[in-house]
Amino acid sequence: MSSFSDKIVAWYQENKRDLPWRKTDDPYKIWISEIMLQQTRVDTVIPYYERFLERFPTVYDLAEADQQDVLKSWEGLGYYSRGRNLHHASKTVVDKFDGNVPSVWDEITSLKGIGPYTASALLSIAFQKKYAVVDGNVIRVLSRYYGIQDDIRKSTTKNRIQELTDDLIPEDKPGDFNQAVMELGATVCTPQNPNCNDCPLFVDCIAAKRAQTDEIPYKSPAKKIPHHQIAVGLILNQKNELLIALRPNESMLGGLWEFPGGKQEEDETLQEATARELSEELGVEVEVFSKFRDLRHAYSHFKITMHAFWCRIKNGDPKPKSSQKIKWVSLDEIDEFPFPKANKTLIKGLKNLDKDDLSHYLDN
DNA sequence: AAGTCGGGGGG
DNA sequence: CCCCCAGACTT
Repeated sequence: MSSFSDKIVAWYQENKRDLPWRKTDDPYKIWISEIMLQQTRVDTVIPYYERFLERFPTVYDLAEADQQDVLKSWEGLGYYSRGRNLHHASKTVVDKFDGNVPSVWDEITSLKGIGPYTASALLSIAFQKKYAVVDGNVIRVLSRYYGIQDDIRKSTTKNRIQELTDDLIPEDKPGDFNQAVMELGATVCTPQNPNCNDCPLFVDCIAAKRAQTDEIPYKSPAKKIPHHQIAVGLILNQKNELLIALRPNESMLGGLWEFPGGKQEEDETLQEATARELSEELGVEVEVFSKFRDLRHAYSHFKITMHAFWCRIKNGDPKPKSSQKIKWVSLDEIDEFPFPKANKTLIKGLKNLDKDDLSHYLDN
C-alpha cells in the first residue's frame, strides 16, 4: 500500500546530497538557486551560487546593484536573460512586495523569469505549498515509472506528466516530494545507464520491468543546427587599448561585451566581412591585416567558427550605433567587464601574447 | 507549437 | 561527435 510518494520521500531523506541551498529557509536564497539551476547542472551551479550570495546577500543588495555587476557574477553560467530577469525581478520584490518573495501563485509568476517550474519549486520548498514541479528529471522518472512512450518534446506530454504529479504530491512536505523526484532523476534514474538496483521505485517501475529504460523517455530527433562563420576585429589604439562593444539588452548575450564583428555573408571573404561589420557597427574604415586566431563554439541553437583579425583604422572615429556603447580597455582592466565564452577564449589568448607581440601589431 | 536563449560534462 | 541539464519567454 506504500505509495510512490512515501517511498521516494523516505529514500530522499536518507540519500539526499548536501547542497548549499538545502541549508537555508531564506526564500531569496532558494530563489537564486532555482534560477541558476534552470537547464544547468548542480555541480556547475554551486560555485556561482556561493559567489553570487556573497556579493548580493539580500534582495536589497541585488536590487540596488548595477546590471553590469550582476552579469559579471553570471559570466560563464549562460542563458544571461536569467540574470537580467532576476535583477529586474529583485527590484519588483523590493518595490511592490516590501522585499519579501511573494508566496502566492499569481504574484510570484508575475516576476520576470519565474515560470511554472520555478513558481512551483519556490512555493513548495520555501513556503510548504502543494505545487508539483515538472522538470527534465520529473519527466524522465514518471515516464519510466508509468511506461509513457509519448514524445517528451511535445507540450502535451509535459501536461500529462504534470497531471500525474499533481495527483501524487502529498499534503505533507510537498517540497521534499518535489526535490525527491528530481534527486532520484539526477542520481539514480539517469538518462543513460540508470542505476535501477538502487531505486526505491524499482518494483513498480514499468520501464524497468519491461527493460525499456533505453527507449523511455522517448524524444523525437533534434533538427540540424546551422554553423556560421563569424568575423571579429581586434583594434588597438596608441595606448595599447582594445576596442570592445556592449551588446544591446534585448539581443542574445545582451548586456555582455564583445569584440565587434558579425556573420560572414555569402560571396564575401572573412576579411571583407570584418571590414563590413566594423563599418556598419562603428562607422570606420579599417584595414584587416592579419589573423589572430580561429575558434569554434557551440550555442544552444547554432554553432560558430569565430575568426579574429587584427585591424587598423584607416579612416573615421569609432562611434557606436544608437543602442550600443563602445569602450577602449587595456588587457589589465578587461576582466572587469562581462564577456561571453568565445570572447573570453580570445582574451585569454591575447593575454598570452607578450607586450612586444602586442606593440608589433600596433606599429604595423 | 515552435523557435530563441549558453555553457559544460559525459558517453 | 552527440546528448542532457531543477526552463522561460516570445511569436
